[in-house]
Amino acid sequence: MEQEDSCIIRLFSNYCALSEEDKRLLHRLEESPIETRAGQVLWEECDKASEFCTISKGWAYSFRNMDDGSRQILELFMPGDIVGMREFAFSQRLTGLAMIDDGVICHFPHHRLMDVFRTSTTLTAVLFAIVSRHQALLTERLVNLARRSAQQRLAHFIYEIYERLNQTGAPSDGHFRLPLSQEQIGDALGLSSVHVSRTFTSFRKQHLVLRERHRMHLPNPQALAELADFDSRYLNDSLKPIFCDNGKQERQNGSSNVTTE
Amino acid sequence: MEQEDSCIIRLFSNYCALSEEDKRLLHRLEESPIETRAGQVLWEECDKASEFCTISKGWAYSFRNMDDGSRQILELFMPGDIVGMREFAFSQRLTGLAMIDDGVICHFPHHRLMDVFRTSTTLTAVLFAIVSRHQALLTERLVNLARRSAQQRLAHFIYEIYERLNQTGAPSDGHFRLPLSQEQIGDALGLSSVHVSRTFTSFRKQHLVLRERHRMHLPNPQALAELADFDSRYLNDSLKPIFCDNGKQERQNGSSNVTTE
DNA sequence: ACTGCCAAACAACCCATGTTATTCCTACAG
DNA sequence: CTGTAGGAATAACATGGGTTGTTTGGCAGT
Repeated sequence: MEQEDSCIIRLFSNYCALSEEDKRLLHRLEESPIETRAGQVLWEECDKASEFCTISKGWAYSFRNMDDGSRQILELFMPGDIVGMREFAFSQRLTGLAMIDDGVICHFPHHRLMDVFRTSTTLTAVLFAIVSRHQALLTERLVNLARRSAQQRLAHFIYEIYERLNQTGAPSDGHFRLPLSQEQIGDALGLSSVHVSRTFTSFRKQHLVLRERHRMHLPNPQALAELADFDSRYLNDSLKPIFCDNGKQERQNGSSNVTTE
Repeated sequence: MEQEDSCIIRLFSNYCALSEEDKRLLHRLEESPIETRAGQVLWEECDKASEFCTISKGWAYSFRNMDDGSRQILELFMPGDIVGMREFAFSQRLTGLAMIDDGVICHFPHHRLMDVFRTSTTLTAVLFAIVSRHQALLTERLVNLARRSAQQRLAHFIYEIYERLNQTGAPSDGHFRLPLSQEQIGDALGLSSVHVSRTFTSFRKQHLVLRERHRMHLPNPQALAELADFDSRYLNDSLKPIFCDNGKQERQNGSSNVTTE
């Protein structure tokens, strides 16, 4: 029970009770933290990929630069997220990674994951669950981009962030910080920044979203979710620790009574 | 060296040399094959999710029905693919699954995967690599939908299938079968079937794609790839068995000399 | 206080794609 | 041989969102 502040450990504990041994393994993924500055690019597409990293502090996003000069933002990462799984099977990065805020990140090499596989079935399963959930997020984003109008896309984007923040325990009565420019939001939603602005204006008139600089306020989150056709199953249903019941054979240290959810 | 015809074993062997024990484990994922008919829906959104399945024969696709009546096709599965990973952490299906062709599929429960985690680090790593590659496919599809014109989307879609088929060893001098209707293609690309038709017509005039019923012919695959801004790294770079060098501690059976690729 | 910079708002115009409807073709059942 | 149904091609029209350019307002550095 060393530094219980680790967000990775908190994240993993959501899925499953962890033994002390497991926690020690997880701590090894957070060695050598590095301070980063807002806007800093941690890696670019095509860079050599032999590491993951965990985000301890700050937000980040992954992106692809298109040859027509535009850019697609693929995922938003928040503290506790593990970044770079996509390239586990690859030798090059497929997407860039950049910091939004100042923050702190920790690198660890791919082979460190092999240690985890070898040592803890529980952690392996949780990792799988995390990747699975991550894929669910991506899928939802894909549907969002392919099938919905600009209003719905933006509503969905905002509401997803709102939900994710709520899940990590922030109180938030509809208020939160969204440290993205309209251009970045457009890059995430496949829209021009002009149209993002238009859409925000429209939301303001409808009293759905009030935005001032980076402060967001949702007077009526429910209505926003409906507009976006938001189905939160892909966010909320994911904390079922079914699989841990099967993996309890390796419980070597007694104190695994952290109730999950 | 039982039935060496198993497509799962072939798939896994692409990533890493497998011990006999590993192969035996994999075979257990292909027990109880079930014959399926073209068009058959194997599961719907919201169904209970406690199984994966592997596709032994035929093509399948996953989809989401939107409340406006439209439908988004998310992924195409071909023989050897494992389906349903997305819901490992969930209790419900997030997407439906339907067969395109007649085919054969095999179900196995989530907890069978725990056996794999417990028993074979190699297979665990390969599974991770497969999921990672799968995520790369999804990411690319996302970029495709968000940022490209209808022509580019269709070109990308066709060329991706062409490449995937080539990788599984079909000879294919630009000819292949694509058993999808224009409406299904539209559902996959976020386009109306009418516009898919328009775009095919345009491709025909440009001598880029000749389509007759379900037979496709690409007179100039290179040109198509360029139009689509196709970067094949996300398909081809994925067979680097780096991680196996670290996992060789469990090699209990001598005959692991299946050369990878 | 002055200057310069950048995010954001707004307007005018344009084009890619959606929508609807009609016709044609082929497969298939009787 | 005929009737029917689904896939595909094509045309006419509608519209959401992109593009470009201008204006505004806040903030940082001097």
